[in-house]
Amino acid sequence: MPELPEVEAVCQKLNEARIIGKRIVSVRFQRPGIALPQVASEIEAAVEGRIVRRIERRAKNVLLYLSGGLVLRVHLRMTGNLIVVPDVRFGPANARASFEFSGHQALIFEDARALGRIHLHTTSELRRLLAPLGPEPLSAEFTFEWLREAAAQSRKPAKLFLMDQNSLAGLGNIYAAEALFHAGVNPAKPMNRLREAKIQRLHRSIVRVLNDAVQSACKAYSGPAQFSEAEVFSCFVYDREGDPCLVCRRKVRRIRQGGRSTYYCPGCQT
DNA sequence: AGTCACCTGATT
DNA sequence: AATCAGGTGACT
Repeated sequence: MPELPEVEAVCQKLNEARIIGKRIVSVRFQRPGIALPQVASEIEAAVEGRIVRRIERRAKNVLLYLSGGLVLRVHLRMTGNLIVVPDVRFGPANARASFEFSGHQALIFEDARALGRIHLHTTSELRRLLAPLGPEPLSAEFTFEWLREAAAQSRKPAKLFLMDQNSLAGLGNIYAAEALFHAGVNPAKPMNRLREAKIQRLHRSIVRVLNDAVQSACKAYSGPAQFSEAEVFSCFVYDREGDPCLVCRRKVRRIRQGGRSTYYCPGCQT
């Protein structure tokens, strides 16, 4: 379930798996199509023998920096995941690509729907590719002042603005809807018609929702679940069509925006 | 701005 | 059988 918080949790999990400094001895794309428009066999050949230097997230991309100035860019799309397994021969059924270290340990890209993508770039290509992305909402760059300026220049409906990776990077359908709910912003409202006070609330809601969700996602991913239900991120509007708003009891509505479902409370979001 | 295509699995 | 799904890119 990969929006920014889940991708962040995957990256943290990989960093805890201590694969930094290891050499990738063998690469296999069980599903070559996930490299398109690149050629899977060429990625296999180019990556073999390289060392994993660094793992980072940018927007919803997982970036694996390798020795020799190359970077694997993994996009999980809807159902992708990256895991480290002790033995590549016992990987999951959904394995779409495997990066094997010495001793059979491996980094596995698993993806039920196979919509995810893995590409290989030079660092300069990567810079060019990521350049259009908006700021990271959990970085110092994302200030109220920045959001006020960006909002003034966009007539997009608020929900579509939040989901546009080139406006702000990392929000998806769930957390965009949740942030709008907590800010009391109607998802259809054009950004440039929001009052300053709403932009202030929206800015704070985005940061709070994402921070909470990162916390939950990291806990959910880490080991046997010894966390309480209360710690798990729970949605106020997403996937709650027809149910009473947890604040005002009016029925949560579902509308369609940009081909996707948007959930919101008509009482709280004006 | 909207629609479709990419895939598979879960749900109605 | 039909519809839905947390994403994105390529169309119109």
